[in-house]
Amino acid sequence: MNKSISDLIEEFIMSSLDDDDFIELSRNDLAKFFACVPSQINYVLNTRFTPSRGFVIESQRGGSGYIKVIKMQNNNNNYLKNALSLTDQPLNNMQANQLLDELNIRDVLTDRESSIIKSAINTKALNNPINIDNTLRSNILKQIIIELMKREEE
Amino acid sequence: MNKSISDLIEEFIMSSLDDDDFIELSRNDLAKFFACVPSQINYVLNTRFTPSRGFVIESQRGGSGYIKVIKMQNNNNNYLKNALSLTDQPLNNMQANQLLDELNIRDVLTDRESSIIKSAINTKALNNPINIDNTLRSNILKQIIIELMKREEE
DNA sequence: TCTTATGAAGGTCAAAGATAGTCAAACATA
DNA sequence: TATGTTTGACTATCTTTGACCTTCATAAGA
Repeated sequence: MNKSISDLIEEFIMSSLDDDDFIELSRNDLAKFFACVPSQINYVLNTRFTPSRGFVIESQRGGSGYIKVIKMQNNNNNYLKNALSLTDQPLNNMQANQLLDELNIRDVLTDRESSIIKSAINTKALNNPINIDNTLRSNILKQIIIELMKREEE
Repeated sequence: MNKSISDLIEEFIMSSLDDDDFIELSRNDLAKFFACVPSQINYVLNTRFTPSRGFVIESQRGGSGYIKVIKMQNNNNNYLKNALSLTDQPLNNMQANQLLDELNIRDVLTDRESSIIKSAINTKALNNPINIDNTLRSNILKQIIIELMKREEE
């Protein structure tokens, strides 16, 4: 598969996070390193290092500014709670998939379960007027998560 | 017999799949190779590489986009085949639940999986104008069943 | 010491570019 | 004529780029 620059930047940041819970980076330096414009770094952060994937971004502007990418440390049963709160907002397909990947990685969902749910909330399945699409996706996810929480209680 | 361009494209993709379970291709490149318009690739995929023939298509648009043609691993399961054909019609909540119970009884779905899917296609989740509701439910179910057929049985 | 100016970050947003998807009309063939 | 194929205009989605905006540390000046 042909990787885009954004994919490469994502991989770079991801692997920097292998050993640590956070990294600090300089937007300009990273952009220089990948020979792209600085705002592309923001694009990658906004599309790939999202709350639904378990990341938080902190940053500071001005002299000695920085960007900090932080991996959230949830203890196990908070993953569902966190996911539930994310369904209060409309989620696009990518965000929803990220959320499900995260639940899978955290062993809240099996591979099969996360794939099943991804199929259910895919753009292809929810073939509706665009403006209600993302809301519908969140609705469906919310019901699923509530069901999962119910089952965990037992 | 005189082969059409579509037949040739079909053969090309088919033989690429001889050794692998999936291939990734670029619509534009393939169209250039066969000197046809890009949308003819879609025509071939839609008419020849369908779920009922044992294939799934995944794709991504935009920069470094792709089309992935995947051979299903589990498309001979009669319960899944039957379920798939039922999704050609709109299904109300009760009909869908029956279908899922049946798949559960036949060990195609675990308890948890069938509960998850029931939550996803519940009236509460699909909070839409009633007339499109049942169609939406079938659509979602169809995508899920295709996903199940795609995957190796566990 | 306090205030202000300056330069060095990072942020936002919309346009342009790169793919793929849809659909219906035109065409071809059985 | 009915069915399957080819074409292209229009649409949708994801990525890349750049102009313009905001914030902050610190050096310069009062």
